[in-house]
Amino acid sequence: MVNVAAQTVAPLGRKRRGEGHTRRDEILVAAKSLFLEEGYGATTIRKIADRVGVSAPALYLYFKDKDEIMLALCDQTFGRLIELFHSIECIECSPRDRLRQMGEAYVRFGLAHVGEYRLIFMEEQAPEPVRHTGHRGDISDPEKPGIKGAIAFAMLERQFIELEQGGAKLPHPPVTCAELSWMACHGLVSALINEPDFPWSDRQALIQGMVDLTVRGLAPT
Amino acid sequence: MVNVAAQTVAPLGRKRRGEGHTRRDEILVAAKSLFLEEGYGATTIRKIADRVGVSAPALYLYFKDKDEIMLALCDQTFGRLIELFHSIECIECSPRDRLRQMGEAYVRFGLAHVGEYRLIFMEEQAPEPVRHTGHRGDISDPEKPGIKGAIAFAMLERQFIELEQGGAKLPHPPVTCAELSWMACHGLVSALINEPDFPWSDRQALIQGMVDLTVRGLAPT
DNA sequence: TTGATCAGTTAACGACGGTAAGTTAACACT
DNA sequence: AGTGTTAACTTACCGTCGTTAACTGATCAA
Repeated sequence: MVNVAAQTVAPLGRKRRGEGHTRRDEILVAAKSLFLEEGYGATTIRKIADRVGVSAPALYLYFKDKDEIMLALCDQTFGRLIELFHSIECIECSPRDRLRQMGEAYVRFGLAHVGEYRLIFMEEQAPEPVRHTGHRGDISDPEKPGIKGAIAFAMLERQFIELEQGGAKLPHPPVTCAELSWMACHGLVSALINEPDFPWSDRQALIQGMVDLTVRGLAPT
Repeated sequence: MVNVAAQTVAPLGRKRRGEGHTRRDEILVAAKSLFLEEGYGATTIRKIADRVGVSAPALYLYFKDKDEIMLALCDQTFGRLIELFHSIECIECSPRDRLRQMGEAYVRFGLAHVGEYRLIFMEEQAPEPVRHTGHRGDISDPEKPGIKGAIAFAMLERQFIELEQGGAKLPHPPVTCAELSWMACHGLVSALINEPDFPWSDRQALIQGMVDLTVRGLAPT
């Protein structure tokens, strides 16, 4: 005997009318877990569909193509990074300390979400969230797909702006400082991700070293 | 009338006996040009074969699989980077100046060889040259496929060692300094490659800024 | 009860990396 | 000159990929 309640609760079987959006979420969960297990390239539409328990074409009822699935995952991840940055922005301390905390948070975030990080920042053919806007300042609609990356970057840049307004003498314009610090931390994260078996120096030392490098070099006292 | 000489000179048509290796080179040339034009993912065995003027399976006479073609291109490219580094090592100047030149050379090299750079450093599924050795020091056979990356890294590290031997006070062990400087420059290159349409600051300023950042921060006077 | 429509399905397309088996051209040797 | 060997290459095919077209069945308002 099957559980009758399964028709309304379990993710198996056909959705009731008007509940298709819950299938969409199931697809995202399945796609994300496959990423973390097998990486981007090995995650196929058919595997995602299998895990959800539907046929492959069913995914196209909820997403235009494979990239749109990825883009939705990117936005989820960026959303969490934005929350993280926001919590740091709210801390009562100097912009320099906030910068330090943001740098460390960024690196640890990347290393804690390898699948998503690779998806967003390291994949040639992946949808590239920031690029979609065409110009950096277009963050008017925070829910527009692909916009959250630009928002996170702007939060980093703001720290340099505040530093400059506080009288600090930056070696470059704030936006350039933000780019350089982001790039340096990104280099650390992507290297550790791409070559996990390489005998790197102590990971903690590398993180501290990179944050020190950028803060001392870009936000001098 | 066809030119009779074409039978022995032109790359078209079947190779003479014993001249198959020239076909191998033609395949590498075609594969490389397709990379630069279309990127890694879009370069297929069939496209390479078309450009060479043979059928797709013919490539498997010279390479075990697609990855082996890529690995051969990696080594070609690393070979040129090693030459570049070697020429800098021979310059009569301070280790700090050599470090600066190596950093700038590395970035410009990456930006000038986008296809190969992505292939070597930014592809999940690509053969990863450094990883093959298992440990950093195994550079005993410079012609072993996949070893050249480790050699180039060792050349960078050597500058920090010389600096320390010259009495400089490094913020980390030389190997850690080498890793951090490489990672920072890699972050710059990979960001510019992955987001070519993003409105970055002036490229020249970013390069100089990143090299300054690493040299001042990791090789202090 | 009907009919519209949502939520799926099956079947198929063209392209992919790769393999098996057959064919043709070039050379060594008698 | 003729012949056998084999390097060099082709055709045909396999299973899988992302994606589309066309169809089916469940659900719910009227």
